[in-house]
Amino acid sequence: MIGLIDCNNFYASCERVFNPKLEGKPIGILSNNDGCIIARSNELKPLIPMGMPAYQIPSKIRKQIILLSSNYELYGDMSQRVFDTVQNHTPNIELYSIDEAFIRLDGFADITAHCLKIKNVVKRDTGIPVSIGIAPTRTLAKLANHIAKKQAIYQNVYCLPTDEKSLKNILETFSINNIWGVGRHIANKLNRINIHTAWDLRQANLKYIRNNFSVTLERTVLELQGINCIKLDDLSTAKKNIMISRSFGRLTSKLFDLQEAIRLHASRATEKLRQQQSVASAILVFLKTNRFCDNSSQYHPSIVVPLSFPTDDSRLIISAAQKGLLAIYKQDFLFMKSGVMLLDLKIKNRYSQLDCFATPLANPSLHKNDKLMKTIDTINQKMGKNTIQLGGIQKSAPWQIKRQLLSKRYTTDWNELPLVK
DNA sequence: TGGGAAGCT
DNA sequence: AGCTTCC
Repeated sequence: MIGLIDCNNFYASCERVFNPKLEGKPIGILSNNDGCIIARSNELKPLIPMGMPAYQIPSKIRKQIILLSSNYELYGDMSQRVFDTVQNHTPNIELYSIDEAFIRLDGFADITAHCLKIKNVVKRDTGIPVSIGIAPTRTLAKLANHIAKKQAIYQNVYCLPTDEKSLKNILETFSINNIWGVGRHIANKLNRINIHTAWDLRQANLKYIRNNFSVTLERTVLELQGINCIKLDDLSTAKKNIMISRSFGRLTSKLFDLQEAIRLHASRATEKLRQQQSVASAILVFLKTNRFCDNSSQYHPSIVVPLSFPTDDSRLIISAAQKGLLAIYKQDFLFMKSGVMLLDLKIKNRYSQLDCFATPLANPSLHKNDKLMKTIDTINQKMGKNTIQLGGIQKSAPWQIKRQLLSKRYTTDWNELPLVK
């Protein structure tokens, strides 16, 4: 059996661990730039829909609720604590997202009892409430988790029945909108051919689904039937591309602002590249104007700049990015967002083995570059982001993201530890 | 008026 | 390259 463990209202719960006054209150977490609602406590859910832009919140409601900027340093660290704790009780764990993981539950006599114990230990040791859904496949475990969360009698741990009749009763009341892998568009299309519930979809004709939808949805149907066919990448599998992009806290048309932003994005992307021990063959640079502004002219350029050989050297990648920026920049637009994407990533060592034109016994200057990059990474890891930067000095710029409602980094910064009085 | 990644067509 | 999905 497979369990899906999911943290309840994760971001809101993290904030509550260190600020108990938030307990029982309607709280919401905002996206970057304090833009829109990306997480809600249970108390907020009836008041505000997911994804609502902050400026659209009626002022009457705004007064009764607490909004916070997203604090990813805190959430990332809490996530690690939660899943370290889980791992102590079920070693076989697949991390899926910042607040979810699948666990293998074979070999436990009473699976539900074991999961109740995990739930309690995680709450005791980290302060985070979790729900666990149990079923034969990942898709069904997600479904079971949904029930565990929604129906109070299960106390957040629910094991899906396996006998056909009970299963039918459950799936017949479960809307396809809540099935993992079925989004809004697919759900509408399915409704049109009279498939409304998880049971309907489970009975659907596989060939028909594959021909009229996709192999992905076909897999979902199989998983609903109890046949495992969705595998997850484990954490060690390298990404195929790496993107960094941010909206500006304030629109800008200045080349200098864009150069600084692109430099930081390219730096950060290349750090991630080195972390997964890959090299990039090309970099894409893009700009966007404000797409919500009807009366200003729109311009969404992008360009791919090939690198003369696959590399993970920040200096080469930053300068290629700047070259790309100059090629697409036009001064008479107000830009809203910029970003870079590293493309066609390859495993670093494999590349050097295959490169028959490389100087034998490694070019000493290449080796020196590696050491330089490693040194920069180590210092930045120890002393904090951007302690060493390449070719930039701006500490804070007007275009940087807005985070006016940020809580402290209680667990990752010596200067922001919680005080006990 | 978010950001990052993947797979399919 | 564009669309859809996930969180």
